[in-house]
Amino acid sequence: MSASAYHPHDHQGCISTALQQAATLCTEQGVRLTPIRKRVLELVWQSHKPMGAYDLLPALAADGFNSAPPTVYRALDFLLDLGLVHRLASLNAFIGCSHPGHEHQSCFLICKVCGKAHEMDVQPWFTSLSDAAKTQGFEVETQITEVVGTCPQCSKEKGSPDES
Amino acid sequence: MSASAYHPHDHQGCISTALQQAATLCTEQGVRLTPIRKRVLELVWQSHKPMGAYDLLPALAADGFNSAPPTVYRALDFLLDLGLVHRLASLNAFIGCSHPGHEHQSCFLICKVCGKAHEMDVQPWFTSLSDAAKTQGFEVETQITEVVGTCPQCSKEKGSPDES
DNA sequence: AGTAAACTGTAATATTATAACCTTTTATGA
DNA sequence: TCATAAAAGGTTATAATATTACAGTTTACT
Repeated sequence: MSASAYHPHDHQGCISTALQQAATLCTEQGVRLTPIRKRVLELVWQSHKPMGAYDLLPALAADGFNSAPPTVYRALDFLLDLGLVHRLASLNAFIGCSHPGHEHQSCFLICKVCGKAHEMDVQPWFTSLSDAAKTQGFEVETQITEVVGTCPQCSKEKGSPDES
Repeated sequence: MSASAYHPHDHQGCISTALQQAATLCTEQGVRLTPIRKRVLELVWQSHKPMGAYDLLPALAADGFNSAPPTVYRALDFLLDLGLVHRLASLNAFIGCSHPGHEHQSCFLICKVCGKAHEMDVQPWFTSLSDAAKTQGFEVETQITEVVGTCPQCSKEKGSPDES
């Protein structure tokens, strides 16, 4: 069970877990989770809102790391390759993957009010969509699904009785 | 029945149809399909590959139109609002909508080999995905689905016996 | 014709991402 | 242990995509 972005939870715990999973995965794969990469992963995880690459630069600079676009893009590319983060194409932004370590297609629910994004597991949908594409002769490799709407929290606040 | 991007067809006909549908739609909506907007729509339609905004500028310039980014982005925004074109977030590119005039969520099959994109109707899929999101309390407004893979044509060519 | 709204022109700039080249660090084996 | 190749990081510049701001023009409507 992963924590939902919509409800209060020990997010520090999420981050620790993510970092540990990342370390394990890197060891398995024989690749290096260098300080920059680790810090970028941590920064991405710290926010429930997808982070732009350039949002990460000041934080890296504050930590005394080099802070230029290639630095953060290299780290992000590394993390993307390992499936530790996802890139949201509609936002040009990045977010931690909540269940790394196994192949999956991601689907994100993006709240247009608060900006938070929540990863939803929709493997069956993807399978059926792939099947539909295949009947047209199209071989699916990867799928991008990003859904924009209003998250439960923001729906409540918007529709609450104390407004008007 | 719309023509498939994958098979030879009278694409001039597609373009004419699209322009006529656009004209009708604009009349209905009481908005203006100005020469620039019309030309941008035509240019977008001329390619089965999604076109970047900056790809359109030279063609506009050649036609004697003003050619600066805001010109083409304004036209594209207008066409997007009316649903006459779609924007592919994963490519930062635009493509003509093959069935404008009614609300729909788009799903594009994007061939990584030839770059062509084909709009697929997947309304039932979207409905069930929306329902799934709703069970988590998330109200869906719009959905973006972009699928990357290999189109029928390119699959054939790749797998053809004369290679090797 | 007068007027407001819509549209377009233009210059500047913001945002996102990559290229190219060089230096440093790390892993590996002679 | 030291040579060396591969990987990672530093640095500068620039490419690619998109928007802001403001001025001028055209259009629609009285």
